[in-house]
Amino acid sequence: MEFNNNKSIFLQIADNITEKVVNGTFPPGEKIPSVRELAADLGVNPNTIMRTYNELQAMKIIDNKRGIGFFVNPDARETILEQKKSEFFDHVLPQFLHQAKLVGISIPELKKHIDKLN
Amino acid sequence: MEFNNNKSIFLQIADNITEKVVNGTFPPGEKIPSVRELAADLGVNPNTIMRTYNELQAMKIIDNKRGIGFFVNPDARETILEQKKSEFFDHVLPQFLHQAKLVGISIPELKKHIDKLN
Amino acid sequence: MEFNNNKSIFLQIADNITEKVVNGTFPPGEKIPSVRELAADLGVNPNTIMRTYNELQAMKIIDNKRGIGFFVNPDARETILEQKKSEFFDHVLPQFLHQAKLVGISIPELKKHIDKLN
Amino acid sequence: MEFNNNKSIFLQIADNITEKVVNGTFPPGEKIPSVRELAADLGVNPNTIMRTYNELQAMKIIDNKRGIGFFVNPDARETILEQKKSEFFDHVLPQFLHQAKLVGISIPELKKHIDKLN
DNA sequence: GTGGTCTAGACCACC
DNA sequence: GTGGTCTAGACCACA
Repeated sequence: MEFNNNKSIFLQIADNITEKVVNGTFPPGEKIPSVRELAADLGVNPNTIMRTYNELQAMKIIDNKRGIGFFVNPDARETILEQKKSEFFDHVLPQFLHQAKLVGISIPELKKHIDKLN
Repeated sequence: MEFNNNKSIFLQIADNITEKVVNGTFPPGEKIPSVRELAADLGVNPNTIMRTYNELQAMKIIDNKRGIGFFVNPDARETILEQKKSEFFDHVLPQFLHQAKLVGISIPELKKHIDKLN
Repeated sequence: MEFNNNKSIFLQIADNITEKVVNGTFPPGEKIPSVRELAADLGVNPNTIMRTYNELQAMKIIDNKRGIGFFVNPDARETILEQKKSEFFDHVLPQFLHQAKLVGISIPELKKHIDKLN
Repeated sequence: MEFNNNKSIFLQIADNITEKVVNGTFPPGEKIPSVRELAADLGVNPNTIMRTYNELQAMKIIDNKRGIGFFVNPDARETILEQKKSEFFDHVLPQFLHQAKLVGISIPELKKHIDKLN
């Protein structure tokens, strides 16, 4: 895994895990790698992984079983998609239209470009 | 003006100014507020405004007349639009479609939402 | 039995057993489940049960007959009640009233709530 | 400030701050000590304070102004009291009554003890 | 073995 | 000056 300098490592790892949850690499209920294991795997300090896992736990994407490890929350996939959906409609879409307008692209033009890219 | 904690203040102010240039609030050739004035206005440290102005100057959006102030570059509007346009098509649009897809929104649905917001 | 993540599992199991002793589910002198049996029952590591039993033994709530198993101490009920009583009056009650006060609940209100829950 | 070994330091510091918010030592909108400052004050590592502040920010008790510091959220007091109230009714009170019952204290007796301590 | 906390020290962007 | 992130390394309780 390669890291981008614009975003903190622990968040990039979190994104990577949520992606794996969404695409089924980490199925609901499954154990995810231990803190130390993943740290060694990614060549990163265990504290950084710990921070990632704390974040994901706060988002109810993973759960902790004491002394055993972290597990994908059964509802993780729904939680993630719902969260992304609301973000899309609340922020991404309006801001996208704002930018299109600023740049002087009309709605019909915009639709054409969308079709072209699909 | 309210600031978003996710982006540095000097960039948010820069965005605000470029937008005013594009929509005509700051016409080409016109003097823009002095560093100290704008700082007081926004309740922000003058250094922050200075950084904004330096950034805008590097982008050839404003020019500095020593001892007098900063002025909107005659070609600022074109410069900004060109830059924003290429950014829009190169990054914003593709990434927007990627997100829509991820969230499970079909193209027809997407178009409906776009119409609804206009 | 469901476990709370705020408290160590072996203590939660110990609480569960003392409660069963007090309410008569485990009468004095009776044999309690073997370590392996209870471990399987609760889906927990046998070491964890062992630790629970050690703890209870130290509190003189259960006794070990080597090679046979663990048995409820004849005086277990009294031991537990005495211990819980002093803890209740020394710590639980005062701290409970402190919290109620902090949250802004008056004594009469508090009594009403107590009645309501009974 | 002295630390108790039963609870993590960063949470004890967080409790200390919420207490100061509730009792008015840190009024709404006021700046709280900088990370380094408080760390030096308490003889604790800055990372530990950072963690405390992250926690409090997630609870909407403090806000961050970029490059300036952390400030008490205007609604912090209400947020804290509300949170404590719901915890009291959802967990503390029921569990308190459960313990009283287990120990064999009747409701009238309980009320007497409450009166005595006030 | 697992997570959880803490320290010491470094480096960075931003105000 | 402010917060924010990361590393290296240590120690602990718990399963």
